[in-house]
Amino acid sequence: MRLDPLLQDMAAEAFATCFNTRLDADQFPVQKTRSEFPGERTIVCFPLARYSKAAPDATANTLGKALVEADGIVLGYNVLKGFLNLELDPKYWTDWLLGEAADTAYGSREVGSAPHVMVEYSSPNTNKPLHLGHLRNNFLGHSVSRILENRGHKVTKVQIINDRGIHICKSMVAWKQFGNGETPESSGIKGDKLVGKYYVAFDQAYKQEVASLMESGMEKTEAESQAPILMEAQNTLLNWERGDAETVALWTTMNGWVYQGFEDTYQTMGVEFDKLYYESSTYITGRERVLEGVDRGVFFKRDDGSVWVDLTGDGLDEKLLLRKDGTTVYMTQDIGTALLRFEDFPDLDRQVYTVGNEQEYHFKVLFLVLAKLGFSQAERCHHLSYGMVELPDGKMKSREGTVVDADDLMAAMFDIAEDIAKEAGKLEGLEEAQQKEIFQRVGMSALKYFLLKVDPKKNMTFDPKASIDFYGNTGPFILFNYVRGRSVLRKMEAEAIPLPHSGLAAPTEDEIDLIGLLHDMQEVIDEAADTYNPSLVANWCYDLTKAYSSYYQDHPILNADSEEERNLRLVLTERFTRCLNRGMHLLGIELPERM
RNA sequence: GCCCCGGUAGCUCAGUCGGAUAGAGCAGCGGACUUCUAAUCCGCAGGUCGAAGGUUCGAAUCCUUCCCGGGGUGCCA
Repeated sequence: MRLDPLLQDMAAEAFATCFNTRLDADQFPVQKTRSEFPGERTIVCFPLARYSKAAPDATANTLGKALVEADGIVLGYNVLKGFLNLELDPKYWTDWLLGEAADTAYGSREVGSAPHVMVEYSSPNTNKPLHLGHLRNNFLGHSVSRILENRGHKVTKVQIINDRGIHICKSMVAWKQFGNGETPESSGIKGDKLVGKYYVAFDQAYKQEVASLMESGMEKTEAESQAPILMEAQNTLLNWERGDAETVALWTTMNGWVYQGFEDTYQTMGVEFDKLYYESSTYITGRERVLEGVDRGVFFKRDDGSVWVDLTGDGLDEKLLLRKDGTTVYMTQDIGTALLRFEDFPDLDRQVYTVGNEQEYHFKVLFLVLAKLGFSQAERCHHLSYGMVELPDGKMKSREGTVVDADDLMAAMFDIAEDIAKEAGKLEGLEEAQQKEIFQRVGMSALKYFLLKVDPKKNMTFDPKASIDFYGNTGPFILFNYVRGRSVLRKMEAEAIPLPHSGLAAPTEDEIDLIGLLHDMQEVIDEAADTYNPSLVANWCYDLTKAYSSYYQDHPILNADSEEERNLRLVLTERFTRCLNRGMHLLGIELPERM
């Protein structure tokens, strides 16, 4: 039994004996004791006073005495006002270290012991390279996937590729007009960057055409719709929808360039997908299912032919599902995609969508629609909503060239890691490939931790000038202390010292703090799974690391004064590195052995 | 207009299912490397928790109103 429920049970028992009143165990508020008082757990006795019919501090004293006499894990107590601080038997902590914490599976559950969940993330448009906002999305989605998997869920990671529509046609038209057959191979430009370049080229040409049309006397709105290059793009879209061979061929080619470019970026980011869905195929399913829904009376058709869903009974509005010309909207496509996924994976219990918070309304509607179509999974579906990554002076704007490119940023992080490592000079003697691997892990840890430590729902600020730090509350700080711990354990093995299984010294106050943090891991990662919130894991990793760092600084481990102390410190170090490894893995961060 | 989210130290963020004197990092100042990795540690300084009311033994946390910022709001995605 975990500590807090155990103490609650003991308290309920003792309270019944002392005051002749039996309360439920969860009526005893247990919290961590503030560090300035002796003890590890505190029972807040103010709310108990009305049942004990005694003052809070008197109640606390009576209860504390009874808990000590109960001959359990409580050795002593102290009372301040209504706060009953319990001083636990140090043996409780060493037993825990050698018990639950010794299990290498501590903190995880068997995969498949919880239902199958699908997590969608990334899902970028195919007209622009990935930027900082996508990094937050990908890291979040990937981390949540791992957190759910750790919780025992079977997890399928997917993304929807928005490969259809006017945006890719614009790039196609511009490439045909200005590209001279340029390819990623011929130019050495990454595929997504190349297509993005023509998307920009389209926009520039379009603006010029609009301007010259207006100079020759045309109204602005007319010029904007009559510009030849835009009409060409619209024509391309029509050709694509008709299945015109040449258009489809170019579309396939250019989308292929983009995907290859994205794939390279995903590889660097360390994220992956189990299955891809393509909007170009799911929107048709969506239209079919919406029309079926009309037949079943779930949706209704207006006189003009448009199809709607009535959500006024759910406190929302009426929402358009098909335009009057029969074409699909975003919602139609998402309905189709969702239904396809439930068909592809009949055991799927829910879907989690990692999408920015500007689409909260959209997902509220989507889940209601799925419920109306008879999918009971809908009530467990979750929109993993996250805030924007903003620059100090506001949003990233592609027109103003303030977009922070994902590839550039990652490369910059690797460079910084390399500079710092070379200055420290601790990697000399390692092969170049090994060094490079370390630079990448350290740089990536800085970036991932920076983006994941903030509560997903909050907007966050990224200052390109201040850059991302490698000191203080950062990924590299956590890695550094992991490396220090591992270094000790390597030396332990080199000296043929076995990892102790008994004979631990009684832990001191700072050691109990450290054990307490290790003990917290279970609750933290459970809550992170329940709330789809990696920032809880990130902050726990930091708290744990900070405690270890401070401890490491002034406690010799292998050269401890006594064998019992050395045993305890070695076990602590082993548990620290292993638990930290689990936490960081859940964030998608890989730990180096040296740095 | 209505709905959702945020507002905590100069800056970036924790803490928010009510509990003790609100915590970290960065930036500033002062210390600590003959030792298992100093990308570290220790100390100092820094706060009307957006504002005002209310509930409570107790409010950054719950309720009401207001202010500021962001987002959304039937044929963009």
